[in-house]
Amino acid sequence: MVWDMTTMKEIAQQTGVSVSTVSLVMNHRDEGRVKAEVASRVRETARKLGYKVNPMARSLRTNSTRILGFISDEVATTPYAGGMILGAQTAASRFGYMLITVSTDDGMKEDNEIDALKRYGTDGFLYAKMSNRITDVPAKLLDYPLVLTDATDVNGKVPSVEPDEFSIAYDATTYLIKAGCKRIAYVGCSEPLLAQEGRLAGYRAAIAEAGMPFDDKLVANVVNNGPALRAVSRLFDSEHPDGFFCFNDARAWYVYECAARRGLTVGKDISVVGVDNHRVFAETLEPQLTTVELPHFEMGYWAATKLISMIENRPMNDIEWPKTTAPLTPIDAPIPAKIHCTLLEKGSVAR
Amino acid sequence: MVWDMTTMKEIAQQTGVSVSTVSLVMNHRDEGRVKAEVASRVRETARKLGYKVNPMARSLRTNSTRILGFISDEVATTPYAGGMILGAQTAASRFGYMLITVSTDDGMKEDNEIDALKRYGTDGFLYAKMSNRITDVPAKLLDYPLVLTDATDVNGKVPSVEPDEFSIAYDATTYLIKAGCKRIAYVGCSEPLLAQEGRLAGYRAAIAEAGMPFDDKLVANVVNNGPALRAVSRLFDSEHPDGFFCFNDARAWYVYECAARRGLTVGKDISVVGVDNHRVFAETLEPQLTTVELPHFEMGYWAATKLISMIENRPMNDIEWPKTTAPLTPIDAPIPAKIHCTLLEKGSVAR
DNA sequence: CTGAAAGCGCTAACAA
DNA sequence: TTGTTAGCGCTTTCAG
Repeated sequence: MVWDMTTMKEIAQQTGVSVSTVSLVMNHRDEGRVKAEVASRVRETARKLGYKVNPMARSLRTNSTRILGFISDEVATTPYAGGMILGAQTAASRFGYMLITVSTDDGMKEDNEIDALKRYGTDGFLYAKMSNRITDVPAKLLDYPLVLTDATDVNGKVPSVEPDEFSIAYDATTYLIKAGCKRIAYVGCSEPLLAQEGRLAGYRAAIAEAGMPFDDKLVANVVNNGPALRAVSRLFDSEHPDGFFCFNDARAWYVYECAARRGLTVGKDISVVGVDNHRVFAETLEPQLTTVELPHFEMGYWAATKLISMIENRPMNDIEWPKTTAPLTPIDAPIPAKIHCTLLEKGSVAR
Repeated sequence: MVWDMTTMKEIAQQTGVSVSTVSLVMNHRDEGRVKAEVASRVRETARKLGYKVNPMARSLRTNSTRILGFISDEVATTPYAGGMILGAQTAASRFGYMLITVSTDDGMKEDNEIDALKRYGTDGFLYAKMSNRITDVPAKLLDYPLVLTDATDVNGKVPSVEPDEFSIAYDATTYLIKAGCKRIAYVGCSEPLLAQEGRLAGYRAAIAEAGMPFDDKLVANVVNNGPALRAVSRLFDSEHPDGFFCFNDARAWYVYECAARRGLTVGKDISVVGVDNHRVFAETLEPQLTTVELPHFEMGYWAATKLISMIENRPMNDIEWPKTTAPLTPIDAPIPAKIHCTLLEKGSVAR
């Protein structure tokens, strides 16, 4: 600590009271225990001296540091982590907490990092994945307050915050229908992600609700690279869709590539709604692509808020929803849907 | 703290020595002060009991927490922060430090966050930008050990770690030349970024070294969206380049789009080397695009290492370079160049 | 070589 | 209503 902080002792001396009195006042536990006049004198000197509590010293007594541990994989390999971290940090900061972020992508051994975090007195953990997966939570975490973020506990015990995948696709598809599309393709992901299930269901529901037939020839679940591009090419040539729901940026790119090769213009000849962070498209395109943004910020925010409510053992009722992060770029209005984010309270955890 | 850690007291009791002796041993300050036999007995019980020092308690005495503060903007809006955070965390963890990450993009007031970090006893700061800019460092940071990451101090006083932009473009261009390209375009950025200067210089140097004339009609500095796309279109039609150096993913996308519209295939009819994280292209394309990856991980790693060396006041000589994060996807070999990263030691800082 | 004692800044039980 | 005391886990003189 380079900077010298003023201590309670100093306040006590300046005010002519004891340290315990100062402690009571600074912790707002003075109601009916310290004379109001004394209390306000204490507060005044504290203000004058710019007193800030020393969390380290406090934690030595209270076993509570107001530090949250944020554990995630892939922070370096996906662009999503940032939003989640920012959301979590925003909530943390709002309640006077700090976030220690550790990621386990590299050589970092997860258990070691967890141990280190525990040594630093972390009050609870956020365990994040970069896309919703059934997750086997590390045992080392289970005896702490814990919230999963964009992940689902394999045992359904640990509370989690997840995106509402169904609504994402439902809203996007409805948007395409309202735009007048008649043959709407679903360009999805053939890996077994939770998002894939939910979104395909949302797509089907929207189609059905509009009285349109479901045609599985319009569904192309692909992985990547050449095979994906060829699958989307076939979709273009045999089905001639006029609307595309795309699982993410990468899938949307196949559609763009195929359209360009056929002299079709997105936003004129075909319509595309893509899910995701739309970073590349936001920078490259005229606003032709309608995007549903995944609520990473919100998930982080809510997960942290939930975690704090567990740590402090108090309800979250009065906590308002944060304003959503603004889209990077103006988007072809109207935006397909409000961004949903489901907060699942599946149970609580041993303390 | 939920978990009960074993304390020095317990070790002392079990071993039948005093706490001070244990402290001496656990801190490797026992040389010539504690009998070797006793020391090893202490170490043995410590091992048996799984002793880990309590950093909070220690910091109360030592004023050193082994916590590093990582401050950056835009963690949520760029995909780069993750790599830098991971690099910094990897280095930190290697030396027994922890990273507290705060980002200042949202409503977070930077000075408040810095104060909070200081209260938590942060030993020093990493101040990061998401692309190298001349940076006016917050005054609140100047009395602490401090390293800039992907940023340059406006006063040239604060040490910084930056990417070697010149070499990036030099290597990429040389790669295109060796591949047989005769008319190599530079698709750059018209915003005044440090990267732009350095890379254009690297491009020119490579061109010159190959005895090729520099033709500024081959240089297209663009911003984004429609105007950018049209500028690249003009470049295609009037200059017919056969090789492209692209400032980043977004610029590379314009080249792809234009190529597709003209029936040209990247990797066959034209060659492209793009700088950046190539996340989208890695997932979407066959390996046609050669990529120079920006050393975000390395910058984070080195900046943290440098910072620790400042905090502990010891040289960095014996510290080896980390293995670079693996590319997401196999890349058209040979990779254009090793990734350079310059470590600038511009001076030291008041403690 | 080793241990007793003091104290880092704070909180909490208890006396006064 | 307030102060005294003890102690969180650790480091650091200072005696022995």
